[in-house]
This record gives sequence, C-alpha cells and structure tokens, in this order.
Amino acid sequence: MASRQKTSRKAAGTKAAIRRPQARAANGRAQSGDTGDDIGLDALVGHAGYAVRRFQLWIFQDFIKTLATVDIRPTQYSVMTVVGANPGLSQMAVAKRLGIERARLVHLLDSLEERDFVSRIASATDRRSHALHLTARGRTALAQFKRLAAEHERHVAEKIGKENRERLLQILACFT
Amino acid sequence: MASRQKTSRKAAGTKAAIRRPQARAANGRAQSGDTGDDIGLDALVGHAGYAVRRFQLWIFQDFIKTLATVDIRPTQYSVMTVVGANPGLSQMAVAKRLGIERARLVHLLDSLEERDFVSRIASATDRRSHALHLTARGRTALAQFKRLAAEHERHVAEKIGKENRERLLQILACFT
DNA sequence: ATCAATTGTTGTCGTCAACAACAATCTTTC
DNA sequence: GAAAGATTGTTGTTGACGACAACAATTGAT
Repeated sequence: MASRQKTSRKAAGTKAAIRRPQARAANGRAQSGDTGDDIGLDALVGHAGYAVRRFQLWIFQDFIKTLATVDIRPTQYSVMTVVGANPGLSQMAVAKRLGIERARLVHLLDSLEERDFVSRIASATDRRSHALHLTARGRTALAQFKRLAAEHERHVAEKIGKENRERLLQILACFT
Repeated sequence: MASRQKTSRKAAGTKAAIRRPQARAANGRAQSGDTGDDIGLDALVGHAGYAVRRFQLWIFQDFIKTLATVDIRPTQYSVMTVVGANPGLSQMAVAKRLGIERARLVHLLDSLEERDFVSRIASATDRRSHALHLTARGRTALAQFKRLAAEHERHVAEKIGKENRERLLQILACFT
C-alpha cells in the first residue's frame, strides 16, 4: 500500500481518519456484494439530463460500431449529409446549421477532404468563404453511409421500440 | 490572403482549383444570404442520434448555467446524488452504477473531496476499497443542488412540454 | 502458498465544446 | 473613396469527458 498512501492522494487516508466521528456506519449496505443493479439513484431518476446522457452514450457507440467498417463518426456523417443536401454552403453556414463551432468544422473538413469526400471550392462571390461540395467519390460513399446509418437506426428502434423512437424524434424535433 | 494560402492548409486552395471540372455550379443556393434556418437537413432529420446530441447539448448547458452559482456540473451532481442516497458505496460500485470509468471517478472525487462535500473512508472489510460518504457540508450542499436541479428540470419542461418530458423519461428509463 | 481477480490510482490518447486571437476580406458609414 | 466595423476561415489553448493500459495493494480461490 506504500505507493497509494505516500503519493499525491491529497487527503484520502488522512482526512478521512480524522473526520471519523460523523461518519454514519454505512446504512446496512456498505461494500458487500454490490452487483451495481440494486443501487438506488434517488433524485437522479427523474432527471432528463441523466437519461439523455446515458442514451446518447449508447447511441453514439452503436453508430460508431455500425459504421466502423467505413470509419465514419456521427459528426462527420452529419457534415456530409448537410453538404450533400445543400451543395455550395459556406463553412459558416454548415457550422451554424449543425451547431458545430466553425473552429471545429475546420478539422472535420480537413479529414473529409483528405479522404476525398468533400472539397472546398473558392467562392466566386466572397473570397473569404469556401463553397462546400461532395466529390464524386463522396457522393457514392455517402450513399453507403446512409444505408449503414439506417441499419443503426434499426438498432435504436429495437432498443427502445419502434413507436417510442418516433415519439422521441417528434419530441426533440424542435432541436434539429 | 497570404497567410491563409502559404500556411498549412493542406489542400484547400490548391486541390480545389485543380478539381474544378466536376464542380457543379452550386444548385441555386450558393453563398447568398444564408441565415441558417432554411437549410435542408435531408436524411439527418429522422436520425435519433442527431436529435439527442442537440438536446443533450442544450440540456447540459442549461444545467451548468442554472447551477453556475454553486459551480456544480452534471457528472458531479450525479455522483453526489448516488453517494448521498447510498452511503458507504465503493468507488467501483458508484462508477458501475453511473456508467463512469473508475479512472474518471478518481478525479471527480478528488475535486469533491477538496471542497469537503465527499469523504473517502477506509473500508473496514476490504482494505482496497473506500467507503464513500457525504460530509455534513456535502449533505446541506446537495439539498441546495437539488433545488437548483429541480429548477433546471422546470426549464426542460418549459422547452419541450411537461407531458413530453415525462414521456421522454419513460422512454429512456431503460438506460438509467 | 500461489495464482487470478479486484480496487484505487496514474498516465496517455483522442473526441469534443468553448474561447480567444489573427489575417483576409466584405460591408457600412462618413 | 477611405476609415471603421463585421464576417470568414484558421490556429491555438483550455477543460470536460470516454477509452485504454499499466501498476501496487489487496482479496479470494485453488
């Protein structure tokens, strides 16, 4: 135990030993055989943020796994989808539409351009901005991505139920 | 434009100029007055992940803003809530229950212990593990946090509707 | 007694949001 | 038409966060 005590664990052992008086002796639970399933969450249940965080974690992992063969992540997919549906958009417009910072979009487009999915074309009307387009390769690739994304969406429907998924989309439509 | 061209922008200007032939002349949209509201999302609408991402972004920002006066973030709140409802839990049990990695929980508890909200007490039965408890200060603090969190939850209800919020919680209950 | 598993910890890596600065360029205003 | 202000793409930094991999201390099983 030497290393754990002498290293930088600021106050774990020490403080705890001092503050003992008020330490309620672990109300019946303590560290017995906690499988992690019988632990109450108290106020946490009923918090939308907590449920959404867990859900988003699950849904992103499934998306990444389902599109692992093509190595496309959710944000990259969203960028290509928007650009594909609206060719010629500026980076600013895409960033604003997707709720991404334009600073972040720079790197996203760098990688997508390296893979020859997207191209930044100098705008004719505004020499500051770039008109974004899918390349020919990007268009055929996006078609495949959409098939895989649809498969991912089926996973979601299996997980929470087909009608629940649609209800969810309807509830959250104001954020898209 | 010197710096933008000569610096490390790998292929923006150069490549784009070369790949010109196939560049469809921006189908009517181009870079006119894009306010960002009239941009189609195509397949993106209908993707649960996208809607959930945007929602989680909003909900976390509101949570952080609503609890800014006490400087508590969502994850910190979830830890204190679970520990408060289940005193004596080990770090492993808390991490598993909340879907946090135990490596990450270490830092979370470090900060909460520095602020005297939580204390790690050496377990009597297992000298490896720590029994987690709220301090007296932590208990009174958590009570205030819960009031502020309830206010945040009201913001959510205002945003998506009271009944929609409850429907949402019901749909995502399997993830909590 | 020995070997595998567990617990807390440290460290690294990559993703992501949030800011702040900057050069180039556009737009407005006088 | 020139100066002032706003916009666009870019670079950089910061911090929260998830994922992994190691490690020492300890426990439990063989």
